[in-house]
Amino acid sequence: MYYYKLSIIGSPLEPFTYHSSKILQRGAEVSVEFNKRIKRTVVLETCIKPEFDTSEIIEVHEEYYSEKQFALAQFISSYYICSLGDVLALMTPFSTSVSDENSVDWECGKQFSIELSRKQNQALNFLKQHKVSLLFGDTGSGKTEVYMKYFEEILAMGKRALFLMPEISLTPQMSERLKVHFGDLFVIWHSKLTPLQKKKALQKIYSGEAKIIAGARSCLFLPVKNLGLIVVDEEHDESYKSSSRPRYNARDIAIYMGKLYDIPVALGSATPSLSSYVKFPHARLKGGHFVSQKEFVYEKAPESLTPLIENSLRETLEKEEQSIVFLPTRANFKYLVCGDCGHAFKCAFCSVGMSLHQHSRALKCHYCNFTQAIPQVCPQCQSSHLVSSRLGTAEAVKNIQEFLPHARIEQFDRDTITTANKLKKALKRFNDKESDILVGTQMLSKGHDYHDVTLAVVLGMDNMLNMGDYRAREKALSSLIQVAGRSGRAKDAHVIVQTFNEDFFKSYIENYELFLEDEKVFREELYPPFKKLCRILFAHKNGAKAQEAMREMEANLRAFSNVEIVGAKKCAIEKVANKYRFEILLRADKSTDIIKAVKTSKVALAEVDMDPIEFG
DNA sequence: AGCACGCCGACT
DNA sequence: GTCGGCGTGCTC
Repeated sequence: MYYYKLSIIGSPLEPFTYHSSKILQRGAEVSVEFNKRIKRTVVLETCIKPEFDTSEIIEVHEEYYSEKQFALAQFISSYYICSLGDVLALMTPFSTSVSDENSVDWECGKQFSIELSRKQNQALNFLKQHKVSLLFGDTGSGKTEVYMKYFEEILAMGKRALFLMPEISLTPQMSERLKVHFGDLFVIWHSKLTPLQKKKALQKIYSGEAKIIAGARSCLFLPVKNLGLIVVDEEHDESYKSSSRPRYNARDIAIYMGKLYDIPVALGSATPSLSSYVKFPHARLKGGHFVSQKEFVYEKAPESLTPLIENSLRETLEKEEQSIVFLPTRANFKYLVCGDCGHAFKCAFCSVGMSLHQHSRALKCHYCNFTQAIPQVCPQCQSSHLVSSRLGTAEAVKNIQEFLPHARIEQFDRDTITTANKLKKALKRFNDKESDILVGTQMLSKGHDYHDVTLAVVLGMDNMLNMGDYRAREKALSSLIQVAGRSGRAKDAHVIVQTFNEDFFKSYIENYELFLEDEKVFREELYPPFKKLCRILFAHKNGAKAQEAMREMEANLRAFSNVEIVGAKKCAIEKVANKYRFEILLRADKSTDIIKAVKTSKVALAEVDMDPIEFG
């Protein structure tokens, strides 16, 4: 009899020991009876006969997790501090019943049509020369052609590539382009595929027909053989970070996979994250291929539809041209800003915006819980005109409609654009000139091509710039750049930016490198990539229990002098899904210190969020 | 994490 | 009487 340690797929529990008369390989998927139910499990290792009685493995499946998948799962499990079973649940195993022996290999004679400019060629060569590299290319500078040429070369070597893009289900244009170019060699994989679509895509992956696999986070865990390259487009995008356990960041996992598979990883962005910019060498692709000019107009005002904006929208409409109106991502919190000078209230300890808690009549820091009374006057200009109003998308649409009754206005956000189809249709209406004004949030700027926008209105940027988040500056500036990039593709355009922080945006809008260099200084003392953060969440329908768990873990953590407890408190969003939430925020120089401290201090209720990007 | 077990309150 | 609320403890 042989004894095996098995990880239960999807279970947070430690491995259990079962026996079998068969010799099983590590990574094999087997089913067992566990707690009177049949469970899928994965063979971890063999072991000696344990003290207790064991049950027999019921069935050995065709599915198996490759050595590399297994090694990756172990890394994720240890870095993000969760069970192996939780990681394995993300992965799609290989299968012994299908073989890619008959896969039609890439026809070497076939000519592709991608022609690169000299600059693009230089960039591609740079990417090829580095294990991990960053393609720092302005909107419209031709990053996609560089990726496509790179894919062609990978195909020519008989290898396959993963192409990660955020919100793939919402960016049909990019997929279309790759589909047209690579035909059946190209497949899409994301969580919104129907079961049938998934089955078909998986068939193509198993058979080896699929060579370029594009997708969101989960495509990293597909059973792809002969992997030669991973490209992560829009690497700065937040959607690469998973918001459920394990809370991994697909961009970081891609980089780890590069090492594990010994293949290159290319990250791309027009507005790279400071982390990637600091860690990896970059190739710079400057300038768009648009000949048109863009003029930035700054308006000092709190978030509102001002006369300037009304007039600009009206003029654009009268010229029968199109506008987009961008509202910063609907933050969960309100921030107090001086309506006259734009002064924002920052935490003295964390240098991030303090958010307004109306019911407790206080300003609070969401990192360390520093609290102060709501001030009556602005400390900078003595004005008593302190505002915290936010404009919603629907409200903005309504208000614009009131002064432009004949304009065809569309709301363009998560509330209205719920499916890929609705998105396609709304984009088509806009590009066919059946609508005049799009009003929306982040979704407006996510890689869509608007042919003829001559006015971009960016409302209340200060709400974003002053958020209680160490990445507020990065987020605000990159959002503005991304929105501005949607206008002026064919004709000259205006971008109206509503902000009291004109100097900030003015100095960096044409020079993101300069921003990154300056941002290094701001981050150095307290924040990533120079310091490591980790957030521990405690959620329970009984608030006292959640708090008790937090207190216990906090006490355990105090034993680790190299890990700073920044805060241990109620979450800013106290209750979610009927559960009360508490959190601990940790800071350290090295992630290994955090991992060690958290692993040994962990209590049952704790959920670990390593490298958090959301606080609340 | 599930899920069974078990112990109390409120209903046909 | 019992249906069902959720606290507790166990799973090779």
